[in-house]
Amino acid sequence: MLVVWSVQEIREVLKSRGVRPSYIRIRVFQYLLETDKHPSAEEIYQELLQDIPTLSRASVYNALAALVDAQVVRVLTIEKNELRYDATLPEHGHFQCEVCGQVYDFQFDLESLRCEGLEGFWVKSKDLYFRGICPKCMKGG
Amino acid sequence: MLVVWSVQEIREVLKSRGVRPSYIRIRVFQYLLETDKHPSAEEIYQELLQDIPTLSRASVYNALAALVDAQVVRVLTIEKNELRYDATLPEHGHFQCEVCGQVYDFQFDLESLRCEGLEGFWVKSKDLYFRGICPKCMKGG
DNA sequence: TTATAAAATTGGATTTATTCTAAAAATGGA
DNA sequence: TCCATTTTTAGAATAAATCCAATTTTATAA
Repeated sequence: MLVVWSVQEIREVLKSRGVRPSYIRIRVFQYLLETDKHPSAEEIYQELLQDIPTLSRASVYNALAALVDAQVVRVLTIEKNELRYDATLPEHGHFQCEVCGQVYDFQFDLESLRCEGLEGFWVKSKDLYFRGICPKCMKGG
Repeated sequence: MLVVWSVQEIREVLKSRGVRPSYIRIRVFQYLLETDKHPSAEEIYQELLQDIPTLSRASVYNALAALVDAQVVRVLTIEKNELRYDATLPEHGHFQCEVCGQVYDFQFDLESLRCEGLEGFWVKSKDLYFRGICPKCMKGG
């Protein structure tokens, strides 16, 4: 499911989007591409810190802001108290388990959704957040 | 569009949901029912403070938690940095304008939405968040 | 390769939404 | 009214995110 990207490919994508491919940005983007965990900034920081001992939280926040700005990473506001990040490109919905907190992807057909009351609105992005209990936690952990 | 509720009706609804109808809870619920602003806790606090000079922020948070628990108020995670609250009952989507920040309701038919990848998941709630620019701001404020 | 200007990173302080805590006040039942 | 329970209060504590000035890195040109 998850596609592995080479550093060179990542550099090219960032450059083509007008983002300078700094080391930190590459590592943050790479980590997001290789995980399906929809991590928070803190989780990304803790993960990369093991490899980059001088890393600071501000750098992670800066890198994420640049990636979101370049529209290669999407911000998820599914959590009450912190933001999560997702580099998966095709549009998809997110389900969060209220027991374990994990966020899962699911597919949906946006075209099939009929809406009323948005006449005259410019809709730039659509997020679908479901919540409930995942199969793992239904079986008791 | 917005239905006006009497204090007595609000008391009955809360009691029927197992929430003791304290003064603060009634006032918070009433305010949410009478506005279409999807306010944050701080906005509710500032609004009610004009009428209840001894009000504290913690009381607003406590009341909101009780109302959400009783499922008469819904939490919106549409904003990056703060939670917003909505007492409108029938299921609907939310659109936030990235210019003025206002949150608008819109109708949609959830039944028509085809999803894949949620087999075995217990879906308890569905939130649809759209973002973009509202007609007012498109015309230049 | 070296010099230079611009951009990115760093660490710590700051801000802000939310939660926690312990005391005071209010509530509902006997 | 009295008592036990719940709610409210004010301020302290927490935690995510931002800001800031100094340092380091990067990209480009000499």
